Amino acid sequence: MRDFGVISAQLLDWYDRHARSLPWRVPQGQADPYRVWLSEVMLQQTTVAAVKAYFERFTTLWPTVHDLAAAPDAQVMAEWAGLGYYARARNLLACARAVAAMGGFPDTRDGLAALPGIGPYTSAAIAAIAFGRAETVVDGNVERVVSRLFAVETPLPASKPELVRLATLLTPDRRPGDFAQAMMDLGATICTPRSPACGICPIIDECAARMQGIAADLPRKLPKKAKPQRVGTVWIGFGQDSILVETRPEKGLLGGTLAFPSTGWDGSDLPPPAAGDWQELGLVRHIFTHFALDLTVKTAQLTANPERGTLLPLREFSPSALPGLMRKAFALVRPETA
DNA sequence: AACTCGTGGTG
DNA sequence: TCACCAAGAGT
Repeated sequence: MRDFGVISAQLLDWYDRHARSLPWRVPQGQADPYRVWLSEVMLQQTTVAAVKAYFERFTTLWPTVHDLAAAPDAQVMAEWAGLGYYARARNLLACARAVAAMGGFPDTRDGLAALPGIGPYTSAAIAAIAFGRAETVVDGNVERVVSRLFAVETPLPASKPELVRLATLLTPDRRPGDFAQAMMDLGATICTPRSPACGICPIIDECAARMQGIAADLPRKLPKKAKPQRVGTVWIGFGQDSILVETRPEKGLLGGTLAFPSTGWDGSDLPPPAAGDWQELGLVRHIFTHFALDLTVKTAQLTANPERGTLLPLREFSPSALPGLMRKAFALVRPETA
C-alpha cells in the first residue's frame, strides 16, 4: 500500500517553498470566502494570466459580496466582457444576491454547491481554502497529477470516478486548502500536459507513470469531435452620434452580453436590422469551443429607425463592454480602438 | 451522458 | 498553422 501521508506531506513541503504569489492567495485560515469564490469562478476553464486583471477590477469595484449583489446586471456583464463563458457572470450575480440575502457564504461543501455557478470543483475549493474543510478538490490539474501518480490508463472521462477516489485518499485532514492549491500548482508548473518537468518534481519517487516511462502519455483521453465551420453576418450600424447595439438573449451563446445585431450562425438568412447602404468590411474568424465561425462584418450609416436593437450614444459606448468576437468585428470599423 | 458554453496561450 | 487546453457548470 502506498503511504498517502508521505506524498501529501512532501507536496505541502514543496508548496511552502515554491508557492506562487497570486492576488487571491493568502495563508490557510485567513482567506476571505468572497475573494476565494470570485477567483475560483473566474478561474473556471480560464488561465491565471487572463484572470488577474479582472479579479483586481472586480474587487476594487465591489470589495464585498454585498457590494457585488447591489450592482446593476449590465455593469457586471460589461466588466466580465472578454473573459468568456458568460453564464458565469450571470450566475455570479445570482449567487452574490443569494449569499447577501443569507447574510454570508455557507461554510460547507453541500451548502456551497446549492448556489448558482458553484459545482463539484468550486464547492470543494471554497470549503477547503476558505473554511479549512477536508474536501477533495479535483480539477484538470489534479486529474493529470493523480492519473500519473497512480498510472491510471483508463481514458477520461470514464476514469474520473477512480481519479476522484484516489485524490480523496491523498487529501490530508490538515491544511486541505493548501494541499489543493499545491496539487493544482504542481499540475500547472511541473506536471504539465506536455513535456512534464519530472526532473524537478517533488514526488518523482512516488510516481508510477514515471517509473513506467508513460508520464507524458497520461491522462489518456477519448478523441474529440471535429469542429463544424459556421458562417454568419454582423451589422454595425451608425445613427447620428450613435451606434446600433442589442443585448443578446440570456440563454445560449454570448448570453446576456452587449452585441451588434447579427444573423444566427447556422447559415440561415436574416435581413439587416435597419435600412442603410450596407458595405462589407471584411471577415472575422473566431474559434469557439465547439465550432469555428467566419463572420462577415457589414457597416452603414442608418437611413431609418432600426427594426432591431437600440441606438446607443457613442459617448456611452465602449468596445471593452463587448465580448471578444464583437470586439474583433468592431475593430474592422475602427481599427484604432483595437 | 453528451452537449453547450469563450478566449488566449502554447508547442 | 492548428490542435490542444486552462483552477467546470448547467442541462
